Amino acid sequence: MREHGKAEHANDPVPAPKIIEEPELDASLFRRKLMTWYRSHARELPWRGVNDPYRTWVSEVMLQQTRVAAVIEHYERFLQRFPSMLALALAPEPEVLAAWSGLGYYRRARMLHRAAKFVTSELGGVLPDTSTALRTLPGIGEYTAAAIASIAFGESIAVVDGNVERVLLRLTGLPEENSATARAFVREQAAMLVPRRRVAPQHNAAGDHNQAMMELGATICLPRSPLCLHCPVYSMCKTRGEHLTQPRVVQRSQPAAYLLSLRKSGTATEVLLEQRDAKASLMAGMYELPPLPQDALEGREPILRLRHSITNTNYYVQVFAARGPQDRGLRKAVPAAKADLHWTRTSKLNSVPLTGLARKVLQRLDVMAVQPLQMPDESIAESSQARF
DNA sequence: AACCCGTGGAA
DNA sequence: TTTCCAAGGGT
Repeated sequence: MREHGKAEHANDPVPAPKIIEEPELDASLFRRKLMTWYRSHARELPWRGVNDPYRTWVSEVMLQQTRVAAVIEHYERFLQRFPSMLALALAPEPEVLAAWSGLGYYRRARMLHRAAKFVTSELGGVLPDTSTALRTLPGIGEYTAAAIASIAFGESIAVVDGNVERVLLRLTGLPEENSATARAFVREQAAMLVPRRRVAPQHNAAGDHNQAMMELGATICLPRSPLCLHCPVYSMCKTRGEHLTQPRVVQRSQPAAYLLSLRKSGTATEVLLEQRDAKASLMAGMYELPPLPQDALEGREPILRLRHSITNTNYYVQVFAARGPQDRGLRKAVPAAKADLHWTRTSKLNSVPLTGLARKVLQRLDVMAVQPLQMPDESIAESSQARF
């Protein structure tokens, strides 16, 4: 079970799950209320109403543990770069990672790529159309299989993500609990609510219902301060927005420092990057600015400070510039092996698998242009030449 | 089953 | 400043 909830309840004892003796949810009434609300309140999202299962798949993988706003920033650009299953399958992995840069959980991109290659070579390039078959592909777990099967293919199967779980726990009054039985209960409730079959061939009831459940959790039944007065199923809800939650992991803070070193190569500008170890657990093989030890920083002023969070750690990052050939001090302080350091043309940074932090720093310092989304009519987007 | 994997907006 | 946690999956 994902962790989310209310701090004020974090230390309360979690009572044992009680057997539900109360009358069950009226599934039919619930569905009607939910869908009436959804039809007038659904957000317009780039992956809504698409007919291409490949696109649905990409959106669902991007959305795993990732906010809608973050996905919106990458979805269209990723699909412009890899418009089809085949295009993705034929691409080199670093290109895929480069397009994924900033989204995090880079294993998702690697698995998506691997699955695309498998579907292309073994399944004739056709994505399986059942949740059971989808489930066997790398990067497609229980949630994603059900999401693609219901949304893209109309299969009657319920999704259970963090939103659906929270909605159902509040609706039924079951406390958040990290146990197989609690999870099974939630899955049961979700399955009970999903429409059994298509009303009409064109109308995807299960897919719409699943998206409506998630939409309700994402926009009304919020983790903190739920908007119960706007909830379409308020009258059917046991808790009206309160439910016990599990304690959270404590956050940590840590300083970090990186080197920005630029040089000219003819008319081009190059930036010094370091490739992370291929066996690193975190962002293996990706590129970042060379990290600097804290003791190399005395008496120097950073050209940029920012916060960067990774899992449970807030990094307070400082970036230091090596200005010109005379400043060898900082360069000498880089502990990396020479083999891991690479002078990279700033004009090519968009196809380098940068870590999210490296990308953020390089863009903020105008070393790397923020690539504009190419519009259908536009002949050629402005070149991404850096200003240095 | 418990743990690991990224990120950043919002409060 | 620190905390919270998002359309999870793999091991």
